[in-house]
Amino acid sequence: MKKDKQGCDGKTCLLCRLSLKEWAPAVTLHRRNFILQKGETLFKEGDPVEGIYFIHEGLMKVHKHWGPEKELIVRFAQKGDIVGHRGIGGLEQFYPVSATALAPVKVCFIEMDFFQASLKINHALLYELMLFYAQELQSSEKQMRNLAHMSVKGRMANALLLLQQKFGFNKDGFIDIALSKQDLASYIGTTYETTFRILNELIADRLVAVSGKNYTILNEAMLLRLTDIQ
Amino acid sequence: MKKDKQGCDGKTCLLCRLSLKEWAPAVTLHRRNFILQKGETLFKEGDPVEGIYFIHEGLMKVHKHWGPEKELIVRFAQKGDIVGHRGIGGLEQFYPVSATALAPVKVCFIEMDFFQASLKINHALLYELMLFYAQELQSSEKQMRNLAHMSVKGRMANALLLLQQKFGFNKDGFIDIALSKQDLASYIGTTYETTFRILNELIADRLVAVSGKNYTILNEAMLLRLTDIQ
DNA sequence: CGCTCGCTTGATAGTCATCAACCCGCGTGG
DNA sequence: CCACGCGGGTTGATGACTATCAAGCGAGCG
Repeated sequence: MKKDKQGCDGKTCLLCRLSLKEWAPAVTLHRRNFILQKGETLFKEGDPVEGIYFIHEGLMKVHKHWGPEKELIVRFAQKGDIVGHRGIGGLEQFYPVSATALAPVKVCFIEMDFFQASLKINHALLYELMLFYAQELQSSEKQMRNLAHMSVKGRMANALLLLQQKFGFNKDGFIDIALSKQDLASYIGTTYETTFRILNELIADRLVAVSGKNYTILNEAMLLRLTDIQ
Repeated sequence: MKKDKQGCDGKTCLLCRLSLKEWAPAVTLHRRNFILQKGETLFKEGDPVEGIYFIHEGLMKVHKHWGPEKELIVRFAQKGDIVGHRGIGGLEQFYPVSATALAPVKVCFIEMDFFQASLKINHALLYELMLFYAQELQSSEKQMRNLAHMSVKGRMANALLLLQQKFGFNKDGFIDIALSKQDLASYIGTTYETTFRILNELIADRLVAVSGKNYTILNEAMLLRLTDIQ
């Protein structure tokens, strides 16, 4: 994790956008900018909470571990997204998740004390954060139900649709996120091998196409049907 | 759903506790108090959002459906808890979950417009709500991981421990919540029959005891070990 | 040339959902 | 009073799904 000399553009992240004018110099003081390489971790599950991060560039996964080998990717975070907000409010001061870069990342870091102080003062910021939590909670609970009741194939269909919605397309028409099969598996909540097999079925049925770490949806309607009740 | 003449005690619910003094008369105007019988539903998944509810008394389940027969209980709500807050912030104005009374319930209802207006004005209220969301999100994501990676036995052990923590004990030493096996199954995210079998295993191993709809933990340490990584 | 590593495939076993049967107590009607 | 049927609780049998293990394959590299 290196320092980023260039720093924040003042437009991307929530804190900068919603920062009070008179508060801005203080923000500048308390902010630290970092660059992460692919694979580097911003914080790990169980680490003591130090602050909150705003992503300016790149892609991260937010994941929970289960033993040394297994994990569940809870969410992907890209430009403009918040990471580390799960550290707020819990009685324990430990991150309940890890955050790892999937592509080179630029983040700005705000000490938790200062951020909390901002929240106390900046009503608009607090309101936005509350809304953000509300949305996160909705998608999290939807995902819970899917994990409980949906088959792997359904969850994979769902995952691909969500990824397309969140990341859109790159110039080749693929979903604009490069994702290893292992990470896809962790996002779906299954194993590498199962992911592989089910993905092959979807390819055989001409519902999706895959090229390396890139995915594209060929038949959205059929994929959507896979996410229906059996 | 009948009207409740008695109404709110002004101490239990978040809104009353944190209400600004000058705002209190307005709260009284916009509040409606209701009584629900066991089995009655406060709102259903997909209903248009009308407002937010605070529970004064009783017990509710908050659940997501999957087809006509299956559901996942996302959370239990009791005295002092909020229900319907998932309606905030989503772009759609529909409840993403249902809320059903498991025991006779007294709630107070606040129109969403008025509640949102309160949030805009009442900073302490907004902050508490944000913290509440943050905690909900943490437990929700933990539950996600458990659903993805933990066995039914582990999830059942976890569920019983959580219930004990949340509801404490009644005078007979049982966990102070009466829960049908079907509801327990829906909370764990499995079927009725499986719940039954696994529960019997736990009973045979002298880890828990069951009497009708009541449960008690006999060997907390062993139960805790079941929630560990395999 | 041989090695390793990641990708791919096959075989197997464990977990769990599903369906069906059974038991038993209770209410009901003969 | 008894036979009957009904429904909820319980158990058994089966099969689907999926994790796991292990082996094969091929490309890149020392």
